[in-house]
Amino acid sequence: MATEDRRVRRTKRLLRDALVSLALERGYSAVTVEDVTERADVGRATFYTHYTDKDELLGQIVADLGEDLKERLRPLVSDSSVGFTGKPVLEMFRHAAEERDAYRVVLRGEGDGRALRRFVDERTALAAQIFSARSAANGVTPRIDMEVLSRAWVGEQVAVLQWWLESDPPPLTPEAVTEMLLELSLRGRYWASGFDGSPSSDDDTT
Amino acid sequence: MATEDRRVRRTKRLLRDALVSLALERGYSAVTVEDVTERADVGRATFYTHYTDKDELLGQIVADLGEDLKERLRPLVSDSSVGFTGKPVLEMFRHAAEERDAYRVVLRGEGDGRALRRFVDERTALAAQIFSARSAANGVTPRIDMEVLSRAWVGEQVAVLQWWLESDPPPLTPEAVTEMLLELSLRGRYWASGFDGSPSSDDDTT
DNA sequence: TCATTACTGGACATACTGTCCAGCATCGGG
DNA sequence: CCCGATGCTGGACAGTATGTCCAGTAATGA
Repeated sequence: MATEDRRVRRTKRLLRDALVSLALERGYSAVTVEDVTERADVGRATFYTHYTDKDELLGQIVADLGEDLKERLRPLVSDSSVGFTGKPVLEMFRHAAEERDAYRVVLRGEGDGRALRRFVDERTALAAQIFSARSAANGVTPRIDMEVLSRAWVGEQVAVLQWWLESDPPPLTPEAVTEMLLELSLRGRYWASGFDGSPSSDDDTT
Repeated sequence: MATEDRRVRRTKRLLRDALVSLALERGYSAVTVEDVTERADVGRATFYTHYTDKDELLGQIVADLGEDLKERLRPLVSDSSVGFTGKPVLEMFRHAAEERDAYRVVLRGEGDGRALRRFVDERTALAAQIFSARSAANGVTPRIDMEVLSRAWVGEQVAVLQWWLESDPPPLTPEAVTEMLLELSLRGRYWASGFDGSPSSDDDTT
């Protein structure tokens, strides 16, 4: 499946790494194709035999990241259909830690946010799927619009992931962040803030 | 304070509107300075007497949006220091509805996400400030890292706002989304999913 | 009214893009 | 190990965008 020719694999890998490191240094839009090929130490013409665009290369990067993550998540997803385990989230944080630079490029929204949007949409689809399965399995009806629920949950994860990836040194272990995130999202901000009971009604929205 | 000369005000307004509409149509990076000046019906040279860059213009747009929002929020923030009212969030959604196109450009992450990052950081700073004030006022200690708490809360808002702004027709009133968001974040996903009690311990993260 | 300031079109050098090609190097199947 | 296939190369190309400059014209507001 993966490209046969050793030369191709090598070239693609070099181009990827070059784009990622340059985008982190100067910002994606300030990076030219020539910059990339120069750092990768390949001819400029070579770039165009593999990709039509800087954008296509970035697209490949997210695609691969998504593919990779999906693979890791596959065995965990079925478990999640019943209880609220944090396993998929934990796995995402671990994956991000391993592919830190690529994740940072994507999560910063380089490429006018297209890559990030794609990543988020994939997470959202998965979350929605899990939530639906869980509602069905447990015979409960969500009190809140499913779309809002999934978007919010993924938004939370991604926001914290962004912060986590940009903090140096890493402030928390993957296990620790995941746990916070899960507790927070399950029990709510009221609980997380240190209160004991449930929010009283005059605290509600107006 | 705002620029004196009528011509300047007019030109800047035209350039802004042109950039926003073009960015929505073609994507920010595909828009050239000449496209902008053409749509705005101003000479290309004029652009450079006001801005050095496309990026500077986009920067101005977020800056103004942030300024505007801050202004509207000022009277509400003090109220929020005690209870968990959703007023600031509601106001943000209203503001976004009024400035829909500009918000869409920013929230899509055009400009390699710089504008969005700026917007998010401003929201996060405000959230952190409110949370701290509230903890102090109520004499409670947060159970979760303040940084995680703020990032997550803002991430939630922004993710839902993005979805809300791109949905056509608008699926919910500002009041309705705000309420969902607030309930969800206060009481947690467990509650939102339709369960009654609190999450049991075997549902916890591993 | 009039001094100031903004807008204008056109021209400029510079830089990046994407395409093409002909020659050389490397590959992997037989 | 050979050799046909494929990838890599530098160099050249036209096309387009950038940012700067200028000298002439028009609008502004005091």
